[in-house]
Amino acid sequence: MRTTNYLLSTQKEAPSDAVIVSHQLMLRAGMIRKLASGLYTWLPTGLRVLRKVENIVREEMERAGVVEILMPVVQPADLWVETGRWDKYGGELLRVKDRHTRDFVLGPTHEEVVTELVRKEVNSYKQLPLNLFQIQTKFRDETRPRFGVMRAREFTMKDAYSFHLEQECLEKTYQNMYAAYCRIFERLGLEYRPVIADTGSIGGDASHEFHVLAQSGEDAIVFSNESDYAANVEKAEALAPTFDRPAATAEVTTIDTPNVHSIEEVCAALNVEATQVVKTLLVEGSCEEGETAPVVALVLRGDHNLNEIKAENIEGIASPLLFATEAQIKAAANCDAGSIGPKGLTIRTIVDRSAEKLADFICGANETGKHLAGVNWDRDITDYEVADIRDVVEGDASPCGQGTLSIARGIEVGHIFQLGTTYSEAMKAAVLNQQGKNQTLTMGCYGIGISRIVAAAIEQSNDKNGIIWNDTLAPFSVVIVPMNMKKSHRVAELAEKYYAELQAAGIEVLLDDRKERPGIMFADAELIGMPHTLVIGDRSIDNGVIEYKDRQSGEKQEVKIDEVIDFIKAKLA
RNA sequence: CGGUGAUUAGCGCAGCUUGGUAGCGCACCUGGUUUGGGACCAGGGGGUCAGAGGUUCGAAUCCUCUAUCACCGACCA
Repeated sequence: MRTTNYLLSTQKEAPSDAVIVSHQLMLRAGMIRKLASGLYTWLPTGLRVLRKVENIVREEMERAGVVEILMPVVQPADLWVETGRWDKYGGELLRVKDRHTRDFVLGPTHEEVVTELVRKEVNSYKQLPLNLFQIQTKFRDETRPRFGVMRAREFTMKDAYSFHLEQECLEKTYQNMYAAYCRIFERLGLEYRPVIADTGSIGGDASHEFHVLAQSGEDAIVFSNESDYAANVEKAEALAPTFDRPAATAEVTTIDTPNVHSIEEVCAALNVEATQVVKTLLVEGSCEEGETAPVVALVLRGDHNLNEIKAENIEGIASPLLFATEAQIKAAANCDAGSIGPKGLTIRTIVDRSAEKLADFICGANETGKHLAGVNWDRDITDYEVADIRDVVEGDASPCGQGTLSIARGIEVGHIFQLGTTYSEAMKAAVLNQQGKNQTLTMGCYGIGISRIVAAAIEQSNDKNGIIWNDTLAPFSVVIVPMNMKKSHRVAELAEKYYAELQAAGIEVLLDDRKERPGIMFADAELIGMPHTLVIGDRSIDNGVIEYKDRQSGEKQEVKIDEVIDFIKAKLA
């Protein structure tokens, strides 16, 4: 490709609303342009990278025995009604009507469509197992699209769905896909971790997420320092402390704490550590439609955070989690939110395992502006349940029983599920088994965020000059930067010669044939992240060499004019 | 969906407090001088100041509403 035929579109400054580095660089390097919130056009440079990711994912899927299909974006509502998701999915599902006012959705995922396909096409256990994938556009009407293509409303995803007669077979395929995902992320050159995940709204039994490690990641993931245990913080169990609760020594006293609301304020006012304070959060309980929701108290140690997923999973608590309104708090505790405590509460009370080990602790008095000290479980509060409802913290014992946990941030780029029969049952997808009887299919599903990977890779590899691509993902492998080729025949001739020879060798090469000053060409090559640059100028031709620059290491070296093509081939090997 | 803030040329911004008919840098076009790290000189094009309404002799500026966008919280590849 010649730059003069290409749409380079680099910019010095990024729009002020781009807050993470990958978003800024994708805009500055001319990879994407925003059309509307969460909707992006892929410019040539971005598309070339996107296709690289796609191709690697496709190759590895095929190697793993998964078969490519392509399903429609627009899906009839009937199928979603059949699985119940027409009602359950909520605002993220974009619903549209056709000219006959029939309901359709823009597919946020394809379980319904693929199950519909398989229940029609597959009739016998002999056709199983079957694993189908597609690489296709998804639409999710996110409440808050952000970070460019990292969380867009329209995005490219690889989704695969497997069908089995038995759970055992599903587990085999699941392991196979797990391994394929590891190969994919290794080939992409990303630093990643598979972690145990919550199954969330898609449902099912077992699940792993694949995270690219990055400071800007939206998820917290935890690892054991002594085993290969790794999990999303949503899912990581906080084990019960192994020690016995100390005996009560203090009497309950009431302390005036005017204008004290948060735990930090309590600690500052009373000069105590957050670990000696208990915080009480009121949330809505679940209820039948039309009934008034009960209120449930969740009690945590002052330095711990509520894990909303764990809370939602407790029987009798509303899912999704809803915090109590001011009026509900007033009714249940007769005070402001800053002064709630478990002593004297008449509502259902669930205490975190760590909070339950405290003695002589401090908590709200259920009277605005007052706290209690010297409070003890069982002596002062008798009716409560104990559960794991907090986020694990750095240094907690690992749930696997080996080592302690540390925490890192990650970008979720892949997610695999064992779905079981959730969808196949709802949609009556069954085959005849060996006994000639109908048997409901068991399913797995496996996603990779293709467009998100592009952003995640940049997030993991950039410097002050721009993106740093590895050879696998780079939009071009080599860029030829001629010095003053409009004036120097020698330079122009050599640049054209290398351009032709590299192309003939099947190497993706960009010839920067613009009438620009060298500084601009260098800056653009670095911004776009070209891994290999050949600088051709009269000065070095006189010495029988041209200059080569490596983006990753920043090193320059001189290469003899006749050896350039072999040199580049060796670099790319 | 809640909270906060923004919207002036393709991008980054100033002007608004104190109303007088729009400006700077980058980018773009023309000519010239330059050419090994984002050049310089001269000239030029481009904005119904997000939209609608109001106040006023006069509104980018003051008031009201609407829209869009972003950021902070709950959902997901």
